[in-house]
Amino acid sequence: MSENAREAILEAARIAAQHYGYGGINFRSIGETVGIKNASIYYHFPSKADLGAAVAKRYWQDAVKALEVLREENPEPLRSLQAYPSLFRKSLEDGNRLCLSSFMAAEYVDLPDAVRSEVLAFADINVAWLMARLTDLGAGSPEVCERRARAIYSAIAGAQLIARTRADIGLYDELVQSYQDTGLIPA
Amino acid sequence: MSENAREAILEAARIAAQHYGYGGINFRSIGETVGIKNASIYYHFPSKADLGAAVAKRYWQDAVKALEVLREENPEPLRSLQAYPSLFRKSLEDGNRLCLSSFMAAEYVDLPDAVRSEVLAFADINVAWLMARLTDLGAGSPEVCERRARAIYSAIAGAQLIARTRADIGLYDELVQSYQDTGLIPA
DNA sequence: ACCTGAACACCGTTCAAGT
DNA sequence: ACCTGAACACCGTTCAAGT
Repeated sequence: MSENAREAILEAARIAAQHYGYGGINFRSIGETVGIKNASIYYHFPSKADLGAAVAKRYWQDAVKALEVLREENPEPLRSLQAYPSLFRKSLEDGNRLCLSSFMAAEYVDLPDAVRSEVLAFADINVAWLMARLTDLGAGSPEVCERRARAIYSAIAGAQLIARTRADIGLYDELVQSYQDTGLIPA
Repeated sequence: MSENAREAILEAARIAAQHYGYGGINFRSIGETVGIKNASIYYHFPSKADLGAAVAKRYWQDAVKALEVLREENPEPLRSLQAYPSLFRKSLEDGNRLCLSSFMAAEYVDLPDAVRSEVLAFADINVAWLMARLTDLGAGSPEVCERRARAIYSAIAGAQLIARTRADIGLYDELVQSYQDTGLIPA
């Protein structure tokens, strides 16, 4: 039961964070969902900051796995790069949600340090993955590939942010298509 | 005095919102800044939603003026498009702040309707301006120019978001440069 | 017309106390 | 080991009351 309560708290916090950001993590409603009192959460997580950091950490660890799968399914570097935006599309499909990291990037100044470093880790692993694919593609020197990887990542994050405000997945697809048409994303 | 109090509230709320988002608008600390009790704010604004909407509305109205100035200073369409990212750079320069609209785009689901429509208005006026410049440049049909305008806007918003999490203006400049190198932003 | 004090239900957090 | 009740200082909001 003890490990289950911890997991249940983490899961409830993840859902809240993905819908409302770090500020949306509410100890009393999490307690209700899990079936314990809000004070009991402090037995499992010493503070909201720790709970938030645990959520963000698991989030980027899951992203690492998803990126590995994406690469295995698309061994061709060009195809894997073309498939990359589909990862961020999923959040929009699933309840018009924002990538947790973009969410927390917006809340950045308010964020406890422990949460902040996990948010940065998410960006890091995405850029590293994109850089590796671009290198496989022979897109240039390590410096060139890293610059390009960062540009793709930030443009995709922006597309997701803007498309969400219109609750319009079609807009996201259009933006990604434009990125490909103009050559930002190799096509 | 009455009009001054309203203005002072609006100004204090703007600063709070630009630093911490809509959620960062705090009636008690605004009251302290202005020199009145928090309950008195309700005499000027019927709710936090109305205050937030007023802040967001003024924000995009100011953006309209800034875009007009940018165009007057850069009558050449290509040059005005190249100068466009400097507007979003200013927020980063000035206290590593995020464009208010991106901030509120992240908080989107939590936002009262009145605030939401002002956030959308900001994106609209930016896209309209970009589209007009692209049209002046002869970048293609209205549809093509609008698509491209949206892509530029979302990519810039993303660059600002990502650069802010590193508190690194150099990263913003690098991202913008990449957008220009790859051809997303005409150069 | 403009402001205040006191109250409301809500938050994260603490802590002594229960089993 | 795990959970609870009660309290704390904080929030937006309301409202009767002041000038």
